[in-house]
Amino acid sequence: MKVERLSSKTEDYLETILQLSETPRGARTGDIADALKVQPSTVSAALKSLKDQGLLHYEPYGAVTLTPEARRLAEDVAGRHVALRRFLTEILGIPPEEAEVVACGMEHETTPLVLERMALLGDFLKDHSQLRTAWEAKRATARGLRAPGVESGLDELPKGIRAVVLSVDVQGPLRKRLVEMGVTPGALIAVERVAPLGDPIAVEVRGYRLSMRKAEAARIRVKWRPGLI
Amino acid sequence: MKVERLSSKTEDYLETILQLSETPRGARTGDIADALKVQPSTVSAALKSLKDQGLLHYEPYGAVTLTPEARRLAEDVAGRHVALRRFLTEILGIPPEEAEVVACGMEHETTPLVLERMALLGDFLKDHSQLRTAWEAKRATARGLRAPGVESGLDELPKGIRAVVLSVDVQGPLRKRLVEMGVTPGALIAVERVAPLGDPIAVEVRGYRLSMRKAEAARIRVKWRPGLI
DNA sequence: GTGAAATGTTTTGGGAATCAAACACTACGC
DNA sequence: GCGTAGTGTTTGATTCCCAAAACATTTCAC
Repeated sequence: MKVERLSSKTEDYLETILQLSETPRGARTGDIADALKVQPSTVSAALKSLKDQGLLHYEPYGAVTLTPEARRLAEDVAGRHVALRRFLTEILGIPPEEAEVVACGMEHETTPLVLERMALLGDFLKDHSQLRTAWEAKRATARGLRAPGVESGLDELPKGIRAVVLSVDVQGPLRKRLVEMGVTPGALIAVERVAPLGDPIAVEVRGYRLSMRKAEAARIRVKWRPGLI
Repeated sequence: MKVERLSSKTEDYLETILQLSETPRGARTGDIADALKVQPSTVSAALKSLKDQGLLHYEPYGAVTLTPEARRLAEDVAGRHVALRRFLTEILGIPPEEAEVVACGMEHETTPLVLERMALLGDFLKDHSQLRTAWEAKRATARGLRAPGVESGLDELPKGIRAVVLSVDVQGPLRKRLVEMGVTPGALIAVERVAPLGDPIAVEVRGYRLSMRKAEAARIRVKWRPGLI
């Protein structure tokens, strides 16, 4: 009936219940509480709410069983979880415990396309074993090298991504024009269009649009920001 | 002072405020509300709470500015966001709009190691351009192929991952032994140990442990489940 | 300057998730 | 059978997030 998106907590409950109902003990309140690290009283309230939403059959002090619809949803969540953890451990080489908690958080935020591509990348690396070995070697040797917060020249900024100007290492008449247009450290900037041959590029800054050569753009250092223009 | 982890909502507010304070308009209540898709009244309340936590300077009807500490935190969130979006678009080939919203959700659930490995994988593919081309080709041709919810033979199940038995296509005395030990459709199963040469493997099911040949394990279909044993 | 339009805030109320503590039920040993 | 230990539920309160509507302030056109 209702197609409303489940809250991430609801997804967690369904996933846990599915998991536990496959054990000999079945899904018991206390076990659910342990698994989700909450108090039994919280689980009790949650079960009542889930029952009201038609997601499970349950009477106080009785057994918990998912409805077919809820089971389908729970299988889906579990599938996302497994696919993510697999990617994190097998491709990125994240230790199992860390991968488990990250997958647990991300499983509510991902999309089918992302999961599909992750699986595809896994297959791809599997098909190119010499490559895979090289990747595993690289991953093993590089430790704590880079932190996020990308900085680059303006010429490397992808189209439509916002960035903040860090510095402008340009001289002569162009510098004057840039400053007049507001291209100064701290200004928000984006690349709007790149000519077919990659040069010149159209840039938007403070509501103005201006055009510059790629070589000039390379002298402008920027730091990438979230948000498209 | 306080080292408490920020809630994901708090992180969202800080990130948005940082972003907006780099525009000529500055960070205004209404703009924050638009960006986060909430009502202005909600933003008003949130700003008061953030001010109480010492994360920003703000007087009613006045301008919002982050404290240096909050700015650092916001930069960090923004960096995670950028790194994730970059991975999603450049490596996985996710369209920008979808990558943006997925990154927005995942940025609160990731860890430094995961981000580092994603960046490293980007570098790696950049260094192997023929490979990268092959990957992009594969990604372009495979559309909507696989959904999550991994099924495989028991022999392909990684050590320590739980799975549910789907079917047992084994005949003869081994079948009898498997059924007696509880290896039947629906049972929860896991691989406990793999001998040095990959054969035989030790399996745990319903609290029992048993050993079988890899070839036999291949006839047992399983569906992967979240959770380590 | 002044008043209407735009913008921002407060008040009020509600839903979701949580916990602690008091209370109810079940199951098992004897 | 019966009582107690273990398990599950209810109650009452808190915190967070959100919205609608009433109210306040600022801004800008004239």
